[in-house]
Amino acid sequence: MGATIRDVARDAGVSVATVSRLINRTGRVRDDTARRVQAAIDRLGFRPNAIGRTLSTARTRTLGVVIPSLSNPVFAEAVAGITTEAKAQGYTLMFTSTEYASAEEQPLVGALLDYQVEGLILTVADAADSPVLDRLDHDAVPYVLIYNQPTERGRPTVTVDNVTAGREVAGMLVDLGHERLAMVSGRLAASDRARARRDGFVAEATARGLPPPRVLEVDFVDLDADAALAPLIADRATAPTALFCSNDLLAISVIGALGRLGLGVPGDVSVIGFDGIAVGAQLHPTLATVTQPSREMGRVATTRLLARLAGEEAAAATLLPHGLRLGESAGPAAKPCPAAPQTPFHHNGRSAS
Amino acid sequence: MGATIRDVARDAGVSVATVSRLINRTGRVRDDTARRVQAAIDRLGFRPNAIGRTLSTARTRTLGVVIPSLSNPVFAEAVAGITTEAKAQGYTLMFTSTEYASAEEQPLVGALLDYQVEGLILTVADAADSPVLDRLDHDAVPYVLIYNQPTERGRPTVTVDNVTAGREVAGMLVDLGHERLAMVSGRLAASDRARARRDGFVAEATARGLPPPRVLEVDFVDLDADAALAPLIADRATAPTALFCSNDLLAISVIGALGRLGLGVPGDVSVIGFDGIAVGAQLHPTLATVTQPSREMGRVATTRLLARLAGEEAAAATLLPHGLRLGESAGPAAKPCPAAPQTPFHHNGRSAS
DNA sequence: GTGAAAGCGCTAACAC
DNA sequence: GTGTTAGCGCTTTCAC
Repeated sequence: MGATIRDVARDAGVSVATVSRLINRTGRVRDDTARRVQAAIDRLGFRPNAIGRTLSTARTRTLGVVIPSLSNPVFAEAVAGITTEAKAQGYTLMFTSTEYASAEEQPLVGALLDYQVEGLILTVADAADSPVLDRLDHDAVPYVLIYNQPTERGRPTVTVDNVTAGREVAGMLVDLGHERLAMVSGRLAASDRARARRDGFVAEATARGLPPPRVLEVDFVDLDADAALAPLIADRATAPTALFCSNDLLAISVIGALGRLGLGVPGDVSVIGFDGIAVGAQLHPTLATVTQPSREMGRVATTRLLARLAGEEAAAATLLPHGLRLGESAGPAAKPCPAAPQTPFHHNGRSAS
Repeated sequence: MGATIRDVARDAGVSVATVSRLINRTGRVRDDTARRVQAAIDRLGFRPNAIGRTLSTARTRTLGVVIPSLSNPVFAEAVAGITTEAKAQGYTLMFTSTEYASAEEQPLVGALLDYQVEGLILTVADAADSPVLDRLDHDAVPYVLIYNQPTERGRPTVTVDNVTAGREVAGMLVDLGHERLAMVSGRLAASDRARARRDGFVAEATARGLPPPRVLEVDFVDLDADAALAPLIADRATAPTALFCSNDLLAISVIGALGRLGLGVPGDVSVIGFDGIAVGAQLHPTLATVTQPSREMGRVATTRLLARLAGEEAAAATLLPHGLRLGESAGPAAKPCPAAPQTPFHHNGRSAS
């Protein structure tokens, strides 16, 4: 299809080395030679073949990205941030997704490595117990995680403080007068961050003197929310009055299911999600949620990875600030204290971690 | 980092040709030789370098993807479909986005071509007038568009029938008793599909005897919907009773703005979007919209591109069926005929195109 | 069935 | 300043 560096050299009557020097600005080229070469380049529409270049430089200037799914806006937004930053730094992305099948992580990463990506940005099921990360560590392949929990082994990750955020959610709900809390989560085995959110949530609830909240684990992909929730709320007298969902997409499904099951939100039950996807603010009731700076997380992860490639050392975990967005889907508990309306609740959600 | 084919050959005491034959299943290798080579491969953890392979085969098995933005779920969903299908066919994706800057299309595509992607899937601002597509055509680079309008030059695209869909929206609103229609669209110059939707909408409205609907063009990125809409609805007596928005994200913004401006949806004004992003069904009121099979569009585009790479010819445009989802955000016109409530409206939206 | 060697497009010594 | 040449990791004739 395209012309090669040899074609250009021939056309300009110089050697390939001169052409190479010109296009890479490595080494001096006389002015009139440069003009002749440039003319040949333009005439032939020559663009250097990045593959050929890679083979001799051993540098691809590509990054690999592996996330669970682009259908979840929280990941799409992070990838948007990665894209922006990578582009700005002259890197190109190779992208793929596991569709929440953690067994896919290994082969997909392998495929990207075959293409010699210089580093990877990924979200895995469980950063602390991950064959694919073991292999990356072993092979000294640079990578940065996003969303994943910090690990004892100090794996590099860019995320928010999920435990503290979970605690804040529980605290907020207790402050609103709720006494029967529960959590609805995707498969905990497939999400270290969901576990962290639960841990914080349960810890704070019990610290506030409540019994340990029930945790309902559901299959996030192809979820029948109605069927999953029915048992939880069967007995209205003991049903939770507040539900913490491990992510916004799940929270939205839950609110829909509750409606179909005859429960109003937040009238009968408060619901709060996690992620802060943009659309949550447009729902009615607006979705109460813990916000993560997803786009920024993608940007920062890219910056960190590139710094790493440049030889810089960096801390294991970069914790970005989360926020608590008190949407209409979470409100005061109705039953317990009808005579004591809460004062307007203010919480900026800035954790101190 | 990794072992090369030469390392394997040396370790197994054979030539690189034999190793190559084994890993590619091209040519026969004696059983015991194969075992020895396989053992060496396993011992060294050898994985063929795709870059080296590319250089000699002139095939990368990579596809390039360029879309406006991953922040818009309609594109994220399409890319999810592309990812799935490409993966299934053994192709890897190189991804980038323009963030709605059409001037970026050319350089970004150029960067992907430098990496020798075998073909491209993209959404451009205007398929009929596109420097980047001119160049791809000229260089005979295989590509398939998604979302873009079919062109006279027969550029390959996978989309829905935007004109017919636009007509159906107008027809539906007229059937609901609306007489003052308007459209709110992103920059028409930056979206051939928005123009098509408008054309159908305006044509049908006038065909039904209405004056040509006003078309309000807004800046989709960083939009101040309140300010943009205020003039349109300043005079309640002449303000439109139904608003067709060129995409769902815009429709959601518009509904929010209308609320802040004191207009209820659909009580005071009906709003209908375009795209069918998943979250629309969760809004309150649920979003009336024209649905596109985005994920499927991504899948089909990938299939078509791969067929093209395999040498198959194909029709220029693949039109996938759209649907009309009559959400709560669009309802009967309140004012004109208070005495003639519409019968429940049924419309399956399957166009006959 | 196996090996030797050329070559894919480029960069980087190394000469001149 | 410029040219020659040896690779980078792989596939693929062509011999044997």
